[in-house]
Amino acid sequence: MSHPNPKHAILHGLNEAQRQAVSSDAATVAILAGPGSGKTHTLVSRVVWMIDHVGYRPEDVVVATFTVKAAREMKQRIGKTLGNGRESKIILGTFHSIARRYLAAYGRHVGLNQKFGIADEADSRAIIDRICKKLQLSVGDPRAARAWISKKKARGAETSKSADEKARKAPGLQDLETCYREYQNHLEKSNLLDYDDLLVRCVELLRQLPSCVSNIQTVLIDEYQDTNGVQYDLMKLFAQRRQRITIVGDPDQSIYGWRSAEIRNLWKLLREYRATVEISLEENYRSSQSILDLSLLVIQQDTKRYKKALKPVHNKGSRPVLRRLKNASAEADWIVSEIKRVTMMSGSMLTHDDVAVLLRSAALSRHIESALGKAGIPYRMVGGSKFYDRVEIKTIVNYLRVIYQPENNDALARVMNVPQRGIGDVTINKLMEEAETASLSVWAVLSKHCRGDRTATTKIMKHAEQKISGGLLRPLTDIRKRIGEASGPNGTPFGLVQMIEQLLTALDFQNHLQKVYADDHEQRWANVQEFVSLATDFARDMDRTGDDSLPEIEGLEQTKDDGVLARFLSNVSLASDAQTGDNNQESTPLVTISTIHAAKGLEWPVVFVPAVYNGSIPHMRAEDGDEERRLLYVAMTRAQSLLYLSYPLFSFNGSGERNELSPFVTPVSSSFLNKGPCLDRPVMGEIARILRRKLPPEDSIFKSLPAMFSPEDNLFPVDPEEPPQDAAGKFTRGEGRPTNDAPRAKRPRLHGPSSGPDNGEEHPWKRDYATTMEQSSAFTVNSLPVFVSAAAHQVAITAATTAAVAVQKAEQAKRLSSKRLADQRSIMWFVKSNSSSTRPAGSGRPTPNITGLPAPNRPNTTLPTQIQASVHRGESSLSRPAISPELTGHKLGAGKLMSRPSVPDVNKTPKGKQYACFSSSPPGPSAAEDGEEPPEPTEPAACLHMPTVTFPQGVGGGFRRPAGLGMGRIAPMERLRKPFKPLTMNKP
DNA sequence: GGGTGCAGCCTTTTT
DNA sequence: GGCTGCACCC
Repeated sequence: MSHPNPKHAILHGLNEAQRQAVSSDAATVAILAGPGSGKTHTLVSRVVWMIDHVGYRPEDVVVATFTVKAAREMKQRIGKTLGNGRESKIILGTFHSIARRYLAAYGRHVGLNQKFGIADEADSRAIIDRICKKLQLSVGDPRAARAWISKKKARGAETSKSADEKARKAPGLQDLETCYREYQNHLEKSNLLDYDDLLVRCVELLRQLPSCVSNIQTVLIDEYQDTNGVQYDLMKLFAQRRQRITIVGDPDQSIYGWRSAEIRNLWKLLREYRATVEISLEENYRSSQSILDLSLLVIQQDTKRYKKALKPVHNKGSRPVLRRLKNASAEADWIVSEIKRVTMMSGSMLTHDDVAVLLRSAALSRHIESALGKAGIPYRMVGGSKFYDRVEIKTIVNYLRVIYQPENNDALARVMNVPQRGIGDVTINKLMEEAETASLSVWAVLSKHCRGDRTATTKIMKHAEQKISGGLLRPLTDIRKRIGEASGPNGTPFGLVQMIEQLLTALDFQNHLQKVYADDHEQRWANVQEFVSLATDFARDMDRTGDDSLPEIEGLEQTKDDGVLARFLSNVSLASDAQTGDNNQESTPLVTISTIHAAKGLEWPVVFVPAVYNGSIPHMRAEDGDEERRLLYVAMTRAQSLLYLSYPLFSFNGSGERNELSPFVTPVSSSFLNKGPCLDRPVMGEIARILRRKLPPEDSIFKSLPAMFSPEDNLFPVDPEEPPQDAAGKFTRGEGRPTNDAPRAKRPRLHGPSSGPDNGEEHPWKRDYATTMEQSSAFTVNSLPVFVSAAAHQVAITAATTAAVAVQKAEQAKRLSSKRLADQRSIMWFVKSNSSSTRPAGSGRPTPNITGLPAPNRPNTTLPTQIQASVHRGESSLSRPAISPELTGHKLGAGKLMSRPSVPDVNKTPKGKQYACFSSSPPGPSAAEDGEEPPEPTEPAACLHMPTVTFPQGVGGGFRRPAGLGMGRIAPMERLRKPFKPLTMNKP
């Protein structure tokens, strides 16, 4: 077997599995990467490997991501490793932006007007809105109609029958289809593509003109679990010439189902590319063991899930917190108090930059923003309301769109009366209708009318007409003229920024803002200026890197002159948010507030997940409960060392309705602390180790603590339902501050012990620093010496406990470890046997022909043999039945959901016994030594040769023992010596 | 008839 | 905080 030379620079510092993933010469590689396993790092390294080692030209490599942020980070990191600015030649971006580039360059080959614009969600909704109103369609909510249309487009080539059936049952189908037709019609007339069209039309292009991607050597897809049908088709088409694909993904982090993401795409890939090598990255370099344990307990509630291991590399750390607060504003105040406590007690080892508050929905940020504001803690909000969504910015963008595309009626309609020109909605709508019946654009109707060429049937008042003519038509025409002139040979190009500035002057925009937004016009004008500076950056970057151009392909002509305006506009439409990169120069540390969706792929030392109540997560309107659970899992696994969940007991609005704890948390609530951990020296020490930072000396921390500072999380009652006085009476011995002493009284945990662990594995939990406040009374500013000794004492206790537990666990692990081989499965197997149950109602029934497979290949509960031949080589698993239900929750000391394993051992002992955990990675050189022949490729790869290295044990690994308990304890130092640097937080 | 201003509604997640 | 519906004014 070939073993890449580990001395190759790019492989340095990778663990074994990562190294395999990076250097595999298989044509298709599927990397299953749990949270914090170095996914991005691996993908980045593989790209660099492909270019530097294999020798592909950067411009022949496609890297697709899902978010702009991910694309940006990827580019940056590849650039850092690759050097020479070569990364800018890679075709790298979101699916949408890559599609746009191809359409801009070659779209005319599929009959696309080269000057197309992009309709964002608001545009689409407005169009659908109007159509529904005009035709009196009964589609209910226009949003729903939009979603329906989007889903229809996103499905891609292989229409699954069940989806079709479901769609057919949708109420008002007739009307929906009419709406769809009309909508598409309208887009075409306005020369607009919506987000889905970008992908759909690009698929069309690559099918009809395969030569435009004939140069592509290899395609890499990040966050593969989020691909939808069209994106899958796109991926295949990009790779159509040489069939080399690398995907990275984690089914557990699939949180875009609502955007038609198809987990089954994983299965599709493995089926269509038989020689695919699966590699699992299981070591988690991010989070403390406690955080991983709990996260796994949450995700494992999904019994249909493909089970993966998550092996902690770090020490146990302090237990995550589940806090109940009275209401949302108390919750926000508590978060602020914890942020203060954590930063203070760490002696500024942790700053505001290290803290994130992750929300199910952006609307939840209100209380938190105001609490942070009150406390004077600076923050940034990611996701939610975007910069480009601000009215004043939208107005300018719409003006630019009209300049670019006069036929864009929707954009024109929105600016026609801004600043006020005496034209109201009614008139505007009439103009739209008139334009449509006359087959003219609104722009044409207006300009003809003003010139006197054609009188509009819509009545336009005289003063309005003047304003339209002089304040709208003329200035925009002027700007357009200047753009035209500049592209002539003699003129210097009319820059984007000049264009915007001329526009602002012509509109007297600042004055307009002052008039309309009396109280906050300054802020709004500042936003406009920010917009100008963004445009400046954009223009400069475009000059510098000549971004976006696709490689020349012989015999194919590209359309080259999509000017700076076109690119800027598409950038605005496709960017989830403005890149406020430049004004972020190492300035004040900021707390991050973000939606969970927007936080994917990122990490922070301290993470708060507020509002974990039923209705928020899972969200009231969510259709897929499993996806909501995965969302919580994603949120939890962002945390490196401190994780806080919380929820308000009473909802704020209205009559104090009671919130229930999220059902995802309820079963495991007893595993949480019920208030913030004591942040004493040992706890802080562990945090420092996980983060690889240096903890300031104790006395310097203490010196910086303000007077009256409370070192405990005791400002809010642990049980908000009991008035503090009561609590004092019940739980304290008459001291002034009740909550401070509550834990000492060994008060029962929040949810009682009933749901607790059911066997002797319980004690490691108890031994945590937890709520035991032995040293709490001493932990004040005046009694520093006591604190020190208490801390030292704690260290001793902890060390002893840890050692004892480690031995015990290692033994346990040894006893159980032989089972793993028996039950592991390749993901291929998993997806096949489970695809029937991916639909909530469908479990148990035979799958209704997924994607039209020939019958013999249909998923079945017995293992189809050819899968084994192609991907997975564990013979032993062939003869075994599917994972028995008892095994799936193979977790000791877990909640009720799990039960003890009861399957007999298998005679095979894993080779890598030194890894006393139930996982196979890194499999090491023993991989191919199990005596089985490598599988014959059922489909010759278009290149190279069969992979010489696979992961016979690993291959996704079937069910795995949960990471948390029973892990063989590698001594902490040993763990820390593990290669690979943890990911660092991405600062947008 | 049409434009403007105010009160009360709902608010998932993203390209 | 944004959008719709409604009442009031030009």
